[in-house]
Amino acid sequence: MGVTERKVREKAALRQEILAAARELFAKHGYESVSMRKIAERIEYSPTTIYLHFRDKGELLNEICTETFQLLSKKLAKVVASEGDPVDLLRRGLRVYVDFGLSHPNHYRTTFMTPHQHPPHTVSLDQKINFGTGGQAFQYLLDAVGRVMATGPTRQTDVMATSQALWMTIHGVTSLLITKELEFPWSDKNLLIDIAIAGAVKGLLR
Amino acid sequence: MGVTERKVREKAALRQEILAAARELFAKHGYESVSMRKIAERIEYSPTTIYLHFRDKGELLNEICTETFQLLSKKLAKVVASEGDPVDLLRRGLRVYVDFGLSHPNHYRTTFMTPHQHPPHTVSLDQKINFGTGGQAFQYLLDAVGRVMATGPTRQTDVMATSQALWMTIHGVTSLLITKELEFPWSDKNLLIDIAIAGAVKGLLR
DNA sequence: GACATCGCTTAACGCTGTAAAGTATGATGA
DNA sequence: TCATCATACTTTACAGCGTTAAGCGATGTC
Repeated sequence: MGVTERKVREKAALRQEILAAARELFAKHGYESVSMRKIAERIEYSPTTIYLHFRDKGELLNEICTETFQLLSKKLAKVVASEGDPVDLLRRGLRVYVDFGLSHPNHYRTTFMTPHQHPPHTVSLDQKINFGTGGQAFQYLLDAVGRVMATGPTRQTDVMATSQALWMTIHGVTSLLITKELEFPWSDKNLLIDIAIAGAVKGLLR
Repeated sequence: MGVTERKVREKAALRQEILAAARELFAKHGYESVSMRKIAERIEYSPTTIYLHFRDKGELLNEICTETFQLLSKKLAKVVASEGDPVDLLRRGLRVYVDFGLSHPNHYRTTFMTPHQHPPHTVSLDQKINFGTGGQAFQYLLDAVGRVMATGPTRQTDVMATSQALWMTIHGVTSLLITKELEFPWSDKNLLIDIAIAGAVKGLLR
């Protein structure tokens, strides 16, 4: 009886179709500018059909953000796997993070710049242990900082706090460039990113 | 004929009443959760009356943000006027900025964390010369960094770029603590702020 | 052939920001 | 003093939003 299997497949296919439409629209126009009705129109279904596959608009977003940040994790994994001294590796990882955010501004904004009051509908262990959506990426940061501290003397010895502070720093770079890209007369972006990263890493060392 | 003057006064009074209501509601519930109807209800006027005093919801917000950041400027002015070596002054100024953001999260969010596509309805000279709403505050940063560079050798000599990078850093601290206050298992906040600021300033010096 | 289930749609609710039209009040010019 | 006009405000309305409830046709089961 392959019928039920076919149906399962078709249902999954529509789910993917919805995700694809939402992904594209969110990325292009930003989360708030995209309505459920517009997503529905794009896939040529009625708006309510989406609710048969996703609890609400937020869940749709969450799914996409998770996807996107698995992509970030992959990029960071590459850096971690590559050669170089720990400090240099850390710097390169931070740079990858910033570049990633700048090339996925809408995803970045929705994941890290808007308060998800009840994010994946379970606030849960998973959230707190894995540090939410960007959790895997943060793990890489923890590792990188740990390795730097193991190599030579640093000003701080608290790996967790230092990693968090570093995250804050690069988040600032990323988010401010995203929101104020056009409104503020920035110096050369690459220079700014370099100064911020170099400064933060330098500040970490003794 | 004091009549027209009385009318002008009354009109200005209502304008202030609207601003007061909006200020309070925005600060308490956040910009997006506050509707024009709710503001109107609070002041016991019809919603459309607000439009006789402000072009739209965004202008209302803008007015309030400007106010708020004049308050920040005052606080920074105090720091600048106080005694201490330039590096310490810079650190203290940055700290004031972060604390200010954390104690006005909704204002901070709307000014620096949401894209104002057409902010005060004139994109204008003023915007570009004064760096927008937080412009005066940024001037203090420029001055502080300039003074540090004048005192001793620094890694960078570009005052503008360095100041911008510093701004990004403390913006990261502020904004991430605002959006992810509850969602992420932060280390001690004060420690984090200190690490980030100390690191950034240290990284600035040679 | 009756019944249930599934996948989807239509219609609706209560909310939003905002524009157009209407109304009352009070000053002004003849 | 009376008509006119401006001002300040309200009522009504529109188009859009996220979301829910009810309905409907096709398919699978007994």
